[in-house]
Amino acid sequence: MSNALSGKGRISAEMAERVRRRADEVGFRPSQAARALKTGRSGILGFVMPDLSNPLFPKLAQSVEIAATKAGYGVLIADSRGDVDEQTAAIERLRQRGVDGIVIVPHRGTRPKIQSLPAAVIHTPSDPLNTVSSDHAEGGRQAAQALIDLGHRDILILGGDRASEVQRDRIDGMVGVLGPVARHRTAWTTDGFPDIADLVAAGVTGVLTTSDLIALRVLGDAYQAGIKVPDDLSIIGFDDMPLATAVRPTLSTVAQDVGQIAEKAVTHVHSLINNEQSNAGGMVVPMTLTLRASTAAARHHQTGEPS
Amino acid sequence: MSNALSGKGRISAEMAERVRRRADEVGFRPSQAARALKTGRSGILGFVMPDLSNPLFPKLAQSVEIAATKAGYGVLIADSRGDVDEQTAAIERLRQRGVDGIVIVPHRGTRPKIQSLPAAVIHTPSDPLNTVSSDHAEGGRQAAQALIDLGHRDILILGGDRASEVQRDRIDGMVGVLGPVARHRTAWTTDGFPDIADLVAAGVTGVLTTSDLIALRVLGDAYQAGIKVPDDLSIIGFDDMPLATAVRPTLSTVAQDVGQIAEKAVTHVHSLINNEQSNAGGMVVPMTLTLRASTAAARHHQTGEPS
DNA sequence: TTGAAAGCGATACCAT
DNA sequence: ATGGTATCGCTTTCAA
Repeated sequence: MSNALSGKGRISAEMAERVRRRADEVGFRPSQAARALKTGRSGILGFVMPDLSNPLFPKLAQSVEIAATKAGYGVLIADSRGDVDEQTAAIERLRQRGVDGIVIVPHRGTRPKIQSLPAAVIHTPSDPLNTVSSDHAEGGRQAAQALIDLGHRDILILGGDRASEVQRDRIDGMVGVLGPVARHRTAWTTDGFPDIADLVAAGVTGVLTTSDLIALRVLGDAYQAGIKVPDDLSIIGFDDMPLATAVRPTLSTVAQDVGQIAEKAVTHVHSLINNEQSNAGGMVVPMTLTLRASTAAARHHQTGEPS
Repeated sequence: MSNALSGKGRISAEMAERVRRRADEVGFRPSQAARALKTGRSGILGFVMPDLSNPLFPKLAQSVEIAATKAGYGVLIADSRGDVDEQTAAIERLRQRGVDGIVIVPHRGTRPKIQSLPAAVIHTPSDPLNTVSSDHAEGGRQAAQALIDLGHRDILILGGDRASEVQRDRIDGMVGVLGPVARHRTAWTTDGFPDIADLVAAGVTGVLTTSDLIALRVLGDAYQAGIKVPDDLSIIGFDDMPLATAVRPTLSTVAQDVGQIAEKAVTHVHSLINNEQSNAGGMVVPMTLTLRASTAAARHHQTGEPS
């Protein structure tokens, strides 16, 4: 039988070679469909995410695809377009298509029902369902500590969406560091953008955002108000989106190691599929702060007490 | 005979209903694998693109997924990561996985071998293999005409990659409009970024780029050189990336109708799969110019002759 | 070690 | 209109 050419089974080297050559001659293409039917494995993983057009996800999707390909899987994408019902529907569609497992980035504030499908959840350590994710709180701490080290003592924290657990964790990390040593306030862009000029006039010298897109907006507002970055105001973003190095000044940012996250997620699902021990219960991947031109030492360095 | 519930075949309404109810009871899930084996159709489309992390593609991938889902297909992604060999390999992997057809955005300067697989090529009208795409030259014309209408007569065209046919077509469109009526020069960022301050000093009042990312960079350079946008310099980008509305001033840009492109591409592949007449031989989708805050009337409006 | 044959679960055709 | 059954192409088990 020609399947012995697939490596396993007991077969003579000679026979194997003969079969292999003949297969090449005829241009033999094993049918995935038939294999899937017989083995009950499609060799396909689903990747569910809230919104591919959000600049955060493409790199992750790309990494998942790379990791999956390396592990011998194909990747079926399912974009839930920010809609929770669509997320449920997407998972169901993937199941119907017979995926062997899924990698999912849950819609903010959501606990998707996976129902006995091997799955890896990429979210945030504070989510009990989390399989693997960046240490968002630690990332927030790094960003905050960087501003502290540069002498900033009056800082604006700017989040994009209160409902996002990832963003809340980042901000919790920031607040944890700033709390004892610096004045700080938190605002959410869903409540409207705060007036940067006013804040700077009131003494703010640093802005921590939960996204490069928000940081870019702050940069622009500062520019229009005649505030110099980084001289008068330091800004740090998150996720190292492509725009971070395209904008002037280049943006300091805290990046996720999406490659590692994707790798671990795929490995985990793969283990689940094969009923192996999943050594992975809430793996945490460190984030990396990259200081670029949008941050500098605070102009009026306060060496004294926190206010 | 449960398949008669799938709609076709001759069956009594009563029987159909009975089967349907029983199917629900048992929680019947048709096996895609078995169906695929029998019908020779996987119900899956492949989507091959050069680089998902390029901000241009996510929206397109998203649109393709939406269009495919609507047409009853799943989408298997294959990112060729800017590598031509990887592109070939990716297509081959998709074929092995038994996709019914593919939608492909070819790597710049490449004519991928599809080999008897139903396919839609999304590229540019100047590519003879093109199935559907934006009218990039017309987009370039729109951008150029907008600056002309605003009184600009000395314009810098800034491309990102000479090897990209899409970018060349956009620039050809720009040059076609500017040629007779304005002074203009073309530069490529692969040769290094031109010094915006020098150019403005030399009389340039407008910059046309082939990408929002490049436009963002120009905006930043101008800012650092103390050049006011749009007062001293107008800038227009391409593709309406998320950053376009996040930056200040917001970026004027020429957008693709990715939804329509994806829709047509999927429809075309679907027709090919069913051996229907493909009415689509080089469909062209118009682009849309959106004027935002990065463009304004030229300060020194030259009403005279082109130079 | 090799050959033969039984199924995986749908679909479609053919008798009834 | 309905029930029965051969078949898609591969994997796996069993016999030789």
